[in-house]
Amino acid sequence: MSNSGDSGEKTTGGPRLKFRSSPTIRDVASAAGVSISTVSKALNKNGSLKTETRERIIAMAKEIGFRPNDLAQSLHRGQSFTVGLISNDSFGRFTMPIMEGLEGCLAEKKIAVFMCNATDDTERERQHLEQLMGKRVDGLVITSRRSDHRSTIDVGNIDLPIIYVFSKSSDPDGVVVLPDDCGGAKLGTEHLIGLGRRRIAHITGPEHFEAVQLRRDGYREALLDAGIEPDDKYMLSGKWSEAWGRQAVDVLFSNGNIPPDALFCGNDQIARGAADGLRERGILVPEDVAIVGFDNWKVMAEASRPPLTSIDMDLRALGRETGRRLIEMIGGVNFSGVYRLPCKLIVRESCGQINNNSTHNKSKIPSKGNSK
Amino acid sequence: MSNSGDSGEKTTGGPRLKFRSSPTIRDVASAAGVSISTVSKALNKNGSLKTETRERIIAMAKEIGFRPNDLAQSLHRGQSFTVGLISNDSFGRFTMPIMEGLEGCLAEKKIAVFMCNATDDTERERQHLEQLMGKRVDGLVITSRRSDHRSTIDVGNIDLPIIYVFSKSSDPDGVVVLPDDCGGAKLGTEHLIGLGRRRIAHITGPEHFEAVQLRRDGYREALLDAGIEPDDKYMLSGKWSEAWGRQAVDVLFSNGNIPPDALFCGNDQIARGAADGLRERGILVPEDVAIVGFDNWKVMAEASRPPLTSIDMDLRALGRETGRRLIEMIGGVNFSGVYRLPCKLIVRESCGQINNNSTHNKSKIPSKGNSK
DNA sequence: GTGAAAGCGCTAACAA
DNA sequence: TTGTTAGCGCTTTCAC
Repeated sequence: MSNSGDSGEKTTGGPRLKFRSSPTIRDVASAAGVSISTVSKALNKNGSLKTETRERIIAMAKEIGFRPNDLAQSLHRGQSFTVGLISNDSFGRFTMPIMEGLEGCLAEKKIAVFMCNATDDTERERQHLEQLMGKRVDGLVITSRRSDHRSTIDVGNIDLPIIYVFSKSSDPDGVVVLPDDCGGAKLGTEHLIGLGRRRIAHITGPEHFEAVQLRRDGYREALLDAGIEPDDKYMLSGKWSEAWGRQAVDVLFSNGNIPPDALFCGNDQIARGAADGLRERGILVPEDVAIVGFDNWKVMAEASRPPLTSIDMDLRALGRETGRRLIEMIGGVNFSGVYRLPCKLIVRESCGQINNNSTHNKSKIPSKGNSK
Repeated sequence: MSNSGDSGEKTTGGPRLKFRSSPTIRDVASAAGVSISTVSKALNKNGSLKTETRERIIAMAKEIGFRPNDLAQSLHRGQSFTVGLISNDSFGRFTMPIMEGLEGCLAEKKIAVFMCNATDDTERERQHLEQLMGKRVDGLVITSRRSDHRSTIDVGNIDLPIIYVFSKSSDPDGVVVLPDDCGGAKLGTEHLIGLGRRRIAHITGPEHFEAVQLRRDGYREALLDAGIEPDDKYMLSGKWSEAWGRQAVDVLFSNGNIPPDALFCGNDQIARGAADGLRERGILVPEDVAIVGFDNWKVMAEASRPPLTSIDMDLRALGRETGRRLIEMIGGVNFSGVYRLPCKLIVRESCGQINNNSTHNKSKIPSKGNSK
């Protein structure tokens, strides 16, 4: 394991010499003819050393290809510079940008992310947790698509920073980072109102999703703020699918009622289905009916005819925020409560505006929600 | 950091006692009144111990909440039980199932996966690599969406197992795991032929993708095997989009030529676009024209009207295979070359068969390709 | 300026 | 059956 002395090359004598394992600080020391602690000082730029010695050592270290062993450092420091990310739903469309944001943020601080997929299997989750604890992660991030509540992670009697992102927690002391569904819905509805639409219907997903309820709240708020009375006939909830979008259009546009002049949809799939349904009825989008979707799922929104104006939850920002908070928590700061981050409006063609992405940020500062 | 003696509780005296850091083996030893090595033996079930002692120690360890520190173990063993996954394209739709398969396979062997996103930024990639090497990962997996070649990863003079998955490598000694695009295309085309279709067109993506070329090869092979002469007029390449699918249908069905009775598409987006194009021309799918897609991207294939029969690259299997091979390589086995894994046919309604998913596995054994 | 030594938490060879 | 001891690779304090 250890490259005793100056050895370490493959005995096969191939063209490229390869080490079985990395050279250690001791290898550098003996190669430079100094003590181990001197090398340490030179490399960590802390002690006082003769410039010549320092440079010689650094050069030697580089030549040997020395790379400090983080495992040993961690052991000594009591910090591993790693965190675990547990996804309860398999790595889906939503988890992805979150992971990206998180990883990007943490990478800057030299923190690496262990990726664990539990897929709603409690036993696997426990095993993963076990492993992560063994690896002495400095923090934990839990995520899952189903915004509905999940069982709280139990890490025993260890004091470990945990953040739930895009996922609720029943732990009252837990830190939860979520998109501001209500604000996002309001943003979308206000956009439609601002364009002069008055009869705005809301086609959305299954009632039991908290996101569905929150988005409906935002939709209603926007209407009320504009002095428009919400009409229950204009609120339809069904599945998160294109088929439901088409079906809902059938309902809205076939009976004797006055048809809406705009649709605010619970997600982009519904919105796209609605767009298809309208086109097939000969109703023009956006001339006759404007549409706003939710999720800003690019491949859906852009493939739609016409391309969808949509609400973006900015999941990457969610991931970054999670990373930032986690870093602080690792540093000893204590948080708790639910943090809801603002959504953005991405304008495409389904509302008649072809402005280039004017992202209306509601506010830069994440609003601290009530701690449940 | 160390819980000297029996302490370790928070001094705040909250209801739940929490350790600042995990209890160590030394804590267990002193609590059980035995030596450290005895505890080690008891916990690792190797040495010979009086049953009573063993059980007492195990009980004590559990009570204290002791969990061995993998960092320390790794340091000693020279193995970290971690691997790094570097994605050069951000974690896309394709990377996700691969990650899942990989992680699932490795988790069984108690190996954790570090997730790194480089997004085609060479500098970030280098930093990630640096970090991973510092963490002494036992292996590396490189993936990227663009199947086109990428620069070889340089880990210096360290002998570290590396596998490229869903991504080519210019390293002649490299191990590469890929889907069998050619075989998959053949499978899809054969399916259409088997249903009696003879005039099968191929609408696919940009020429410069290797996958496009391979899939075309498979398509041609299948035709030739069935005694059908491939017709250049039936091979259209454009973008990977629905719009291109619709456009291609316009080309195929508007000029004076005999229209095809089946379409084999390069991906599901193209296929879906084609299905829409046909419907809008009043051409029935599958009665008049049958369609096979590629990727089996569920949300696309299922939302299509009708739902698409499609070729599944089984990316999860790719990930698992990568994991298995990596484990072997870490164990000292040497591989090299390109491994192509079989695709599956997923039957939906776009070909007129509503069988339940009959997955035609070409072969269970991954075919060893030529090592470039 | 530089080096010796102790220790992070664990394992394994050797003693008792 | 149990305990002692010497590391794994690094940091840090304290002598020299």
